[in-house]
Amino acid sequence: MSPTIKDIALRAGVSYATVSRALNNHPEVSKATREKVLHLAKEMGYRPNAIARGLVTKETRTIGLVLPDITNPFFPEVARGVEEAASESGYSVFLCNTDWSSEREEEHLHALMQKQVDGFIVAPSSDQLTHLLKILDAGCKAVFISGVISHPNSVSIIIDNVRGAQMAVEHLLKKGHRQIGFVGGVQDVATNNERFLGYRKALESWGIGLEWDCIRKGDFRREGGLAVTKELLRLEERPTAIFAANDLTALGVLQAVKEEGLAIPQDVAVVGFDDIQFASLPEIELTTIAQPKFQMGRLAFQKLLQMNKEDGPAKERIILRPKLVVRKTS
Amino acid sequence: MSPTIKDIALRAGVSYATVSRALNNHPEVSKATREKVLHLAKEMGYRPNAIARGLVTKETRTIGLVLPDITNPFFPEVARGVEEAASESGYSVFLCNTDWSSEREEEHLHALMQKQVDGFIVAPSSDQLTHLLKILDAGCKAVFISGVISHPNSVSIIIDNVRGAQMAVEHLLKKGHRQIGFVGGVQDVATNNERFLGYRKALESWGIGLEWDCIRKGDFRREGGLAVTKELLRLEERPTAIFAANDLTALGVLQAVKEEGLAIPQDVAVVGFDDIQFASLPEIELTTIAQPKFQMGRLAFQKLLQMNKEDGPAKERIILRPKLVVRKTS
DNA sequence: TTGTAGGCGTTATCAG
DNA sequence: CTGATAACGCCTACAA
Repeated sequence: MSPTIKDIALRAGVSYATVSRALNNHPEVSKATREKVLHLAKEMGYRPNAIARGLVTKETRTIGLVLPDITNPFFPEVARGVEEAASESGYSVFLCNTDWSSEREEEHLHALMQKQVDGFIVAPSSDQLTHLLKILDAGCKAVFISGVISHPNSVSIIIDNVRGAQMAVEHLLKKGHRQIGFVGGVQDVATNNERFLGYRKALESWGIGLEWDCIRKGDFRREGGLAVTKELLRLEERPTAIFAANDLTALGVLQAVKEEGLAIPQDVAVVGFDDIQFASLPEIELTTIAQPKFQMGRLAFQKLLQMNKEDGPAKERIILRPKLVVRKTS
Repeated sequence: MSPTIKDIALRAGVSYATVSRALNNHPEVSKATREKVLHLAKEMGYRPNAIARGLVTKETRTIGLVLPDITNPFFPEVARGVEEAASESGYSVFLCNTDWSSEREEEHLHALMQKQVDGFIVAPSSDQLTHLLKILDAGCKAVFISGVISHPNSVSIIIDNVRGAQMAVEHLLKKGHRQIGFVGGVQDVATNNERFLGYRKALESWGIGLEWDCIRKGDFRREGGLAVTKELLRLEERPTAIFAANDLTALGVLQAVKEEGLAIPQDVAVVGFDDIQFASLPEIELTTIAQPKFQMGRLAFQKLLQMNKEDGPAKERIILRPKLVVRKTS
């Protein structure tokens, strides 16, 4: 379809090598021929075949972004960040959804390896990390967003989930709440575990015992938050405040509270985690813990690139500071 | 890193060709050697190099998804659909954001062509279609989501925007509104133009003249809707209802109305377009026009695949039916 | 400054 | 059923 180097060489009356050199701006090529070649290339509509190039250079300028669910508003923002940074550097990014399944995660990783991506950015879908370690051992580079893996071929970019959750719950404690529920996300996911830990620590440091009745697991989606909260609210001693493992869940919580005819924040206060775009809607005004999603995406790509260039192990672990955003639900 | 066919051939004591055949399940290869090869391949951890394969087969099992902004909740759902369908068929998808810029769209298309994608799914960022036609003429296959292009190498999947907008506005008319404002999206985008056309038609068919003062353009985002609506509401004869070109814009409209101290829907009714996930939140309950986003994504991929297989031109144009979802803002 | 030739890892076309 | 061998389009020593 598009002409090849061979075609150009023929028309220009020079060798393959010369054309290739001219095209790649090598210094050892005379002005005259370079211009002739470049001109001809444009005229003939030459488009280098990145596949062929990749085969020889072993660099595809392609990375894989694998995350649980692009439909969760947290992820589009980080995706945006990595995509933007990537395309600025001439990289393209494969998008893969795992639907929180570690099997699908592994399948995607596998497929991407075959496609010879230059690296991975992954938001782990579970605590099942063996397959991730395997690809790192195989020499692949990766940066992990939320989810720590210690391996010289990887860097982790995480928000301090424990600290964030602690801030959230302490905020509620300071408001006078003593009966605070926890509506979690998908089980066995680091994000969820850490946020639970923060919740726990906050309560403990205030000398308040855990009430297991008040602790439930959802699915990181609205539906889960809704269903689980209904149960919580029908307890004998219902919580006066709820900390949700993420904003989507918190939206479900809000809905449940309203559907039970209770007022927010008077009857029950709620705080979420993530600060997704919609948390700030005047109709919602969700109190939450913010993390710099877009920047995390950009940073992730930069780190990946950096690992590939100077292949000394980059700083292994970057911990971002969470920020409490107080709005109207608490 | 990973062994190659050559390596396996050496260890198995057979030729490249035989190994390749065994690996690809060709019939002409004896049970014995097939098993030997397969076993060895597994043992040695063989991973086919898709890049090399692509070079010879001219099929990368890779497609490009280029859309304006993954951060707009309309798009993650369609992205999800295409990604899911794609991975079921062993395809990977490149994600590209154009930020509504036709130049960036062109750049991305260019880059993806070099990467030899098997096809494109694009949600056009403007009415600037020449570069799209160019790639089609160059032999690329593409399916367009919202945005019609007539070309044998493409199929368009669109919702009937005109009809949808008409439904929205007629709904408002039936509710008794006569002063209906339009808050648009990015200019020169088919989606926006068509929705405006529907607005116009509805009014005309009810014998109501257009008031240009009531017609404003936004940016398909909340911010735009907010700013523009503030102006609208300060008009001498402010509209009693507003049709927004998409839901994100509608959210901005809602906010503006509230900030001006007016009640919804009593003082001003509003209806949007898209039915994004958040339109159904109890706090929002936005009346809107729904489109089957996820299914559009899946369908888009299926059509693309189909065009590639049987390369007779597929049905060129698929028009989906919009659906009015009445909630509490009208 | 330019040309020759070999190789990147696969698949595919021939003969045997 | 199996083996050479030639592509695919590009890059890069090495030699001239």
